[in-house]
Amino acid sequence: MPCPDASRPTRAPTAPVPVPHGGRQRGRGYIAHFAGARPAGFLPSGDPAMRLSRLVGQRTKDTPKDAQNVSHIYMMRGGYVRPVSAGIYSLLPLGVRVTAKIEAIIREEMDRVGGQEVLMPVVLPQELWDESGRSKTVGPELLRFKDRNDKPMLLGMTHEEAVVHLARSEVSSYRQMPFMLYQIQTKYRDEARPRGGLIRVREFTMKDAYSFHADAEDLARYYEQVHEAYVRIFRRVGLRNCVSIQSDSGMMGGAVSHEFMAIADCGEDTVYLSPDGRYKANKEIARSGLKFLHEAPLPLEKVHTPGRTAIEEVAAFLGVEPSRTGKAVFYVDGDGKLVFALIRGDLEVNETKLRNYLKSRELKFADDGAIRAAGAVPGYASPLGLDPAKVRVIVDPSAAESSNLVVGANEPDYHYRGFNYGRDLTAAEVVDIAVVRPGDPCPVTGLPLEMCRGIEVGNIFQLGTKYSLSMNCNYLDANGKAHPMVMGCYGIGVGRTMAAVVEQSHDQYGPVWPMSIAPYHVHIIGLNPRQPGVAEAAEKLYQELLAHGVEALYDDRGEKAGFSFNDADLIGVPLRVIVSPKTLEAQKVEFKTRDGSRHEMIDLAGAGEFLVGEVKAALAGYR
RNA sequence: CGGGGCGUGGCUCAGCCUGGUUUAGAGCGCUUGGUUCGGGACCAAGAAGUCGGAGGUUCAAAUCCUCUCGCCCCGACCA
Repeated sequence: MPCPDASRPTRAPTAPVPVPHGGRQRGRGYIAHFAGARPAGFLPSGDPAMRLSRLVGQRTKDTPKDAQNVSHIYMMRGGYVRPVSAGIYSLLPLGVRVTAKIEAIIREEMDRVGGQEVLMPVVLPQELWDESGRSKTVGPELLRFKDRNDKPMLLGMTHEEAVVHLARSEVSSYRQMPFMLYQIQTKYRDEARPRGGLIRVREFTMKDAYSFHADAEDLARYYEQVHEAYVRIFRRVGLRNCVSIQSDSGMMGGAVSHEFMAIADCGEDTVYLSPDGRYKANKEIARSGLKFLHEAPLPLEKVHTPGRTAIEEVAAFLGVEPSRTGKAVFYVDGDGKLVFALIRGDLEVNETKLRNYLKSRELKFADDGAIRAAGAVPGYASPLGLDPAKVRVIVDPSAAESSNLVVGANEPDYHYRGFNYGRDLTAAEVVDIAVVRPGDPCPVTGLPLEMCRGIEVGNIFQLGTKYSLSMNCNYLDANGKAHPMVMGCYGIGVGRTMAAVVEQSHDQYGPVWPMSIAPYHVHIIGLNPRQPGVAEAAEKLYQELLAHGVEALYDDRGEKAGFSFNDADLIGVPLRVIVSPKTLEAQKVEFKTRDGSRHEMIDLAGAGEFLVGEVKAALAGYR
């Protein structure tokens, strides 16, 4: 078809056939481009593809200064997202297409394990959170406000209360159990510090699911099914390196929980992995299989250590390794009570472990005044001679099971040699509170643990009856007796998942999308479209792909080759076709994969069919 | 919340230390015309900024001072 206006070859040469609204996919419909006059008040839709000349969302050559990590840089530069405020982003058309595909995969897998999609409000009355008690326990990350009638409201950061509100009024019989409800909804958390681009934001889209069971056994069974669904989801969205690890269930309550971690350097979490994959744990709860030195106990002996307070100084002064000493660390818990922690000198206290053991929300280093008040001497504090009424003593196994340690003497400038737990101190709680170090032996396999960083893209919890008890969410059993429903909850961060995929799949030019969530399947570039035949051939291929349901992005701008190629790299569509005078001369088009694995000339005549086949084959790999 | 950094056209930045040759610049992007045309071309002409905001010092403030707001990074917190 001839170009209608030869002086403006970069305009799309043909108008699409307007298609009325209808047949919209669940969730979101796309509005197609316009390349010509359209009837007033009429938005054509139904075209799954796009001409690049019409696409809103400019690529940029410069890296925005606020972008630090790879995913953030490419999502900004590629025209996927734009910042609005700290930790708050708009999604541009490309970003919407990617997240919509991630959501579609999540829906399929949630439906597959019997989930029923619902949609709960973002704005919730505070009274619901008063019922569960969380309006008191959750801090300022919960955004609260009042409506015009002065009624306290809040923005949902998670929806346990809302879903329980739903469940307790809709379901009352054991015959209706179990069931699972899920939604894909905006969440708001007023983070103290949003960071990492799309990794930690204040407003985000999350799939959150809640299952309800008659008993814990049923929950445990179902939990395994959801775990499998999660493994499928993260494989299907194209995360190559995503592990499920044991995690700290923290303040969510409940016993069993897993986090799904996309391994990436910019991740906020530290993960320990056994090389054979048999042990995987978050740093917050990771254990090590360290062996401790047992010897014949030596007598307790006071030694002069003038001015030596730090472990390194004491050890050097006495000519022993730091691992032959005991380190004293004082904390103050949330109730202001003093806690004394004793750990082997070369190890650190894991405050999350300690906090969990103490069931204390807060834990701070004690200042010298508080230490003295308990009868201890800062710098020379000792497990010996502490007043049990004033301080709670926690001993890590590394200190409890090691023989003949050097510890403080509770007297300025003096330490003890030959401290042995069980002989010199008995009345203490022995609990693992140690930070694991990379290379420490795995508690399961004994192999050296590897440490890496992970992005938490999903988590699953066996919640139990925490919310059903407090919010009175019961069912009647066969005998007409009421029981609290036993709950599980399951989250996935959609935007985080998109960012994590980019972190794991990119090169120096831009993202390399997996076919399953790529914004488009095929990127067609018409080079020198003013030359005879090029625009026509590219347009024909474009229409042919559309007719076969392939989502094609058509670069019809007639930009210089390098410019177009760089844009294509930055967008990251997995398959690329180049139509140019050169290729047409040989009745060919050029085919290239974004990952660089393939690059070949294919016949123009069969190009459409070829590409349809390639897309189908690639998609099949993500089913 | 503690520490650090940064706010100058849509984007990246220079100018600030040492106030006045600055009617506030450059590159990218954008508009118009022309030449180019396979890895971010070139020429010419243009549009676009109350220099984050308020107050102060001064004959004179993007520049110095005070306050304030916003954004980014490290930490704390959170998941």
